[in-house]
Amino acid sequence: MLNLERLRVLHAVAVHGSVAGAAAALHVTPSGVSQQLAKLERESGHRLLEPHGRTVRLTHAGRTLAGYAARVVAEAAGAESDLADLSAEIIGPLRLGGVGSSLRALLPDVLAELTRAHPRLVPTLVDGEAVGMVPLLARGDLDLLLVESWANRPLALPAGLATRTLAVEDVHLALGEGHPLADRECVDLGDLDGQVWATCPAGTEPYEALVQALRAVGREPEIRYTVTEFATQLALVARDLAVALFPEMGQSPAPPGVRFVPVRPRMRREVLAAWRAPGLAGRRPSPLPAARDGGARRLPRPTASPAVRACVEALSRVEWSSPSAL
Amino acid sequence: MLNLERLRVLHAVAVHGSVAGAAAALHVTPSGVSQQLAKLERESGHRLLEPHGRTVRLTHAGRTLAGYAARVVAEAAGAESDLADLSAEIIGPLRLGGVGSSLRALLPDVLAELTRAHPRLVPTLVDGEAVGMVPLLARGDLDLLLVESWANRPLALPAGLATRTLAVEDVHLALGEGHPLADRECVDLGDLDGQVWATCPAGTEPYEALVQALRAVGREPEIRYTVTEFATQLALVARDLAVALFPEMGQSPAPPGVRFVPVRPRMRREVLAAWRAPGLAGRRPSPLPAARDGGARRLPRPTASPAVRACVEALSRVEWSSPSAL
DNA sequence: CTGTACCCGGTAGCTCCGCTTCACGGTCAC
DNA sequence: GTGACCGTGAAGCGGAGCTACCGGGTACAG
Repeated sequence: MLNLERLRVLHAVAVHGSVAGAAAALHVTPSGVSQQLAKLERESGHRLLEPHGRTVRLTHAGRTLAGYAARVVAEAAGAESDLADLSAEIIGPLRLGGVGSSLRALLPDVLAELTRAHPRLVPTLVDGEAVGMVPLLARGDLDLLLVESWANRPLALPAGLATRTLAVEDVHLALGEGHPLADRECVDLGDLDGQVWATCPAGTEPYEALVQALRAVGREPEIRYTVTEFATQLALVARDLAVALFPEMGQSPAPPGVRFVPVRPRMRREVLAAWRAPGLAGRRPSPLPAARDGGARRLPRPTASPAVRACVEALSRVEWSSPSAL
Repeated sequence: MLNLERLRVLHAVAVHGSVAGAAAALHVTPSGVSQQLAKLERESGHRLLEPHGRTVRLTHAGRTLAGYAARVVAEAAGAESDLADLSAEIIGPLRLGGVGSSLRALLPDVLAELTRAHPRLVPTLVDGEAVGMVPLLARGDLDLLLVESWANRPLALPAGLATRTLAVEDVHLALGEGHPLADRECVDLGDLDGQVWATCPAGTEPYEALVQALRAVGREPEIRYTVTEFATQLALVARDLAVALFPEMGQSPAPPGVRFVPVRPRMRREVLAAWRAPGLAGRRPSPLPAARDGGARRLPRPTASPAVRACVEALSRVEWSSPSAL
């Protein structure tokens, strides 16, 4: 394995054109540089320098290696620059997770705005189901998670996570235009016996919320279609193959032939942002300071990263509050 | 300045997810890894790890830095890979120089072929005049140089350079179609008194070759137009503003209205590839071995790089020998 | 041609860095 | 509860890397 420090020495020689110049730049003696280069030659198995007058020049192998060295040094300089700005600037990786339809309605605009304002921010995104994503967030594999929580079945989050409500919206019943209930102003859930339902896969929040809402009025939904994509569900509804529950964020774009009707009792869905709250981490608030904070010269405990805070702020600013939710 | 070795430690922790795993991968004890990370935290000024159960996870600063570390390690691995293949494969930078029209006729095809066959070869190209480029080659700022040498004025190259002839071609006189000599089968240089000449800038090979060729028959050319681009010279010739000497490589594409006529005495031009010949370097073949070869454990003296040899071979294969030169 | 200044490479010696060993507190699983 | 595992810290040792110095060689001025 190559010694990375020695690559820095080689790069200095390539830049300054001489051992003496490199030594001056690195604040060491020429002898030290020469020794490092000799070792680099031995461990790389190639001559890197050849005498040229009273100075040296790089061989082909030396130039090849110096090219890598230049990139390594540039990476190191970039890292230092990022570290210097890390406390103040919005920088570095931001690992986002999303669940369900909240992704499409909220994230693209916010990510566009964030990356425009903070070019050194590197967001990544994974979507999935709440049951799988929440543990990822708690374990530290995600920085920020967008989840949905249905009012009749509030999402349970483990301790140590902070949340903010990004949107509250009504849930409507989607019907085909030819459906007998399509012209109602409002539909009672109790009137929905015998309907065929489409919803998201079993285990997801919309599925469980649908089942619980109907059981609350003494009905058991006949769920015949479970598909992840709202667009597919709407296509089924448009052909009168099923009815479905839709939060407002999922209603556009809708294909022709679909009607959305409020339901009674009123159903609401929230979209939440969740992240680890450093202050409350751990099962119990341990009375002793954590081990890594013991030493006097230790650095302070990390707080929520500026990147997470900035993203939550940007998401909050979107104000996707349903007009009918007022 | 960040310690590059410590970045490798951080990367190992990021990959293996624990101090113990990183320690095993690096073949050191967990304590050693922990100490290196603590130093990295101190010198970076940020917490990089935080406790998480009985293991650790990276903070935002840690992930940011680990991203750089991953790239640094990847560069180092790439460098090692290139070094391992350097003796056998065509790899690394190839700094080409070109003089005059030889560039356009020969290089593009050869470079396309070379980079297709050897994707890890990184050619660069600079063009200029022989008077400036030859010292660059001798000094080691170029690996390979394409130069032209006119038979009546052979190019003088310093010792230590090897050459290969890539093409030999006749030089013709370019005339406008309406020129009185345009219908001749052959033009005697001695008949060209009083002509207005276009050629390359003073000091270049074509300029000096023109002057010497005419002086050899007792004439002094009236050079009124000196422009670098052959296309511009041809445009002047096409409008009967001047006559010019053109090697065959410079004759296409020619604008309408230009005739090319052989000259007497016959003029020839060669295109040469020149590179440093390691065996003959230095002014005199020094009787003692060079200083850098002294040590017994020293590596062998570098020979011409495979990249240079491959490029010379590819250039030789082009076989741009003039049909009329046979 | 000669003297001088400079550059590179090698050697001896010293300093400091980094690793290992050992020990301890905390966490998780049985 | 208890044992296994993880991460961290202190002490000590070995080696890596630096400096100081010297010698060989080159470029440049006179």
